[in-house]
Amino acid sequence: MTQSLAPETKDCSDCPIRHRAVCAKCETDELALLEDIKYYRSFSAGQTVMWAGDRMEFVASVVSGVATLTQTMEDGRRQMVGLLLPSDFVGRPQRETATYTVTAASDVVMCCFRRKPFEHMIANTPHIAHRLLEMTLDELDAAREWMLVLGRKTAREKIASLLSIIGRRIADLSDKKSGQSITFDLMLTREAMADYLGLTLETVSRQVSALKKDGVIVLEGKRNITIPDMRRLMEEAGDDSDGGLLF
Amino acid sequence: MTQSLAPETKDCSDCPIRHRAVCAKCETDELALLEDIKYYRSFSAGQTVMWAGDRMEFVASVVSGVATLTQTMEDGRRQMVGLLLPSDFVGRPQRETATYTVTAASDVVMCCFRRKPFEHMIANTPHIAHRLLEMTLDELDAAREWMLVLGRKTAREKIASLLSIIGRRIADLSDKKSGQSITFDLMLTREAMADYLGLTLETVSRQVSALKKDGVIVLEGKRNITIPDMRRLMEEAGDDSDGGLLF
DNA sequence: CTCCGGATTTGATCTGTGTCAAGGAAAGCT
DNA sequence: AGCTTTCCTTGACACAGATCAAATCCGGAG
Repeated sequence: MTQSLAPETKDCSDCPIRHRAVCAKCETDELALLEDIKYYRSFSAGQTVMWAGDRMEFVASVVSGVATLTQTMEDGRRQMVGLLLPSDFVGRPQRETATYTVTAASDVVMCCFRRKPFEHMIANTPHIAHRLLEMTLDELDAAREWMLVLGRKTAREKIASLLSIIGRRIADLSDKKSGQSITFDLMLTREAMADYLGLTLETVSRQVSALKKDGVIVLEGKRNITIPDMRRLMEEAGDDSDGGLLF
Repeated sequence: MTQSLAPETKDCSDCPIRHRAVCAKCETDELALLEDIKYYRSFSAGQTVMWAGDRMEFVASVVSGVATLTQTMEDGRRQMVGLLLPSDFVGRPQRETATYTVTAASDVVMCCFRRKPFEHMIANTPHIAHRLLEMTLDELDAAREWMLVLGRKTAREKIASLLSIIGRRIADLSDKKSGQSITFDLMLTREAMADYLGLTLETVSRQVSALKKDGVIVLEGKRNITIPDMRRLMEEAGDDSDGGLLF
């Protein structure tokens, strides 16, 4: 998952999507092309980046902050269907209108690419298409993992799963070794967590308290979380503890 | 969604994956390449096509029948994460081992492609990569739609959603107009439906009976379902009734 | 420093779905 | 035809999580 995409690749070291996104193998001329069609936008916490049904003028890559993808039913029931951390990609090439509402959960900076030229670039640059395919397949796997969480896990397991997933992403980004304790600021309200997990905010609050009481997590204030033992958390989440060893 | 991929494209009219899959724009030499690396396999209902963790020797396309993708927790809780109907694609290029267990829900015929040469073909044939990207994005949307079902809908709405999704696929395949009543054989056991919906088989049974009593569906035997009014069913599913009209 | 409003916690109660249990119906086999 | 097996239905009851309600916490504005 953490590939050998040396972030220090010279040609595109300033490109915000270098980690996982389209310009993994940037060459100079492609970078120039990217530079031509890209621009940055900032959003403050709580702001809506794009409404479901809006005409989509750009696709983008998250540079910093956390954004969410949500779907809403007529009567207001909401389900988060994606959590976008730095380096994640937003938007679907070839599609005119947005399918989901994109919201900034914290202050967010995005690197936007005008959609039309971006589509053109995909069509003409095979390795970008491949990279995008790879990323989409990763997202599909994540969505499917989430289906198990939503369909079959208890409230406590759901919370543990969410914290474990975010914890691992953070640990990856900051090169933590497994075994070390991990501390991070959770940039989601209890309500956002509930929307992600298919729970109510009250249940989220109760289960977070329970995990804290049982020493699975340590809370400093409301949002700053320390995971003393990742293995323990993953057991609580109901994940295989044997880190992927298969017979 | 139903694209203008004339199924009668001469060059690949006998290719089982012509509808949505990689050879949408087959040219003669590519077809030859496909012919070289593909073969057919049949599976009988209930048979496991591939276990999670198995080495993946092929990717494939469903020719006929219904297959399922499932994930299982250590204690046996199961969640279906994909329902594969004819023309759907199975397997992830570039990945050595299968992530999910693939099971034949009914008798199934698959068109298999040896993985290595298939990967090679993707690398060398841009439009195949694009087609695969398109298909993967469709699957991602389907998975996200399913997250809303799993996270926020009631048991009754879940059943209605499943029937509506299958009904629409069937209607598409057989060129039914909307407004007509649709009849089809549901090729899933109550248990498989439960695994898909994050319910127990008893709850599925009860809610199917309830929908039948209320005239939303008509049952002939256990499996043969008629949907007299698709609009009504979609209301029951909690979907927007205005077929996607956005201001 | 104090006040205010959103975020969070906690409590009491209700309810939809799970669990356990017992039959029933259809399909295949001898 | 009778038996077995698998799938499905229905009932009674339990419980996890939702709902309703009320404090409490905390950061920012004044």
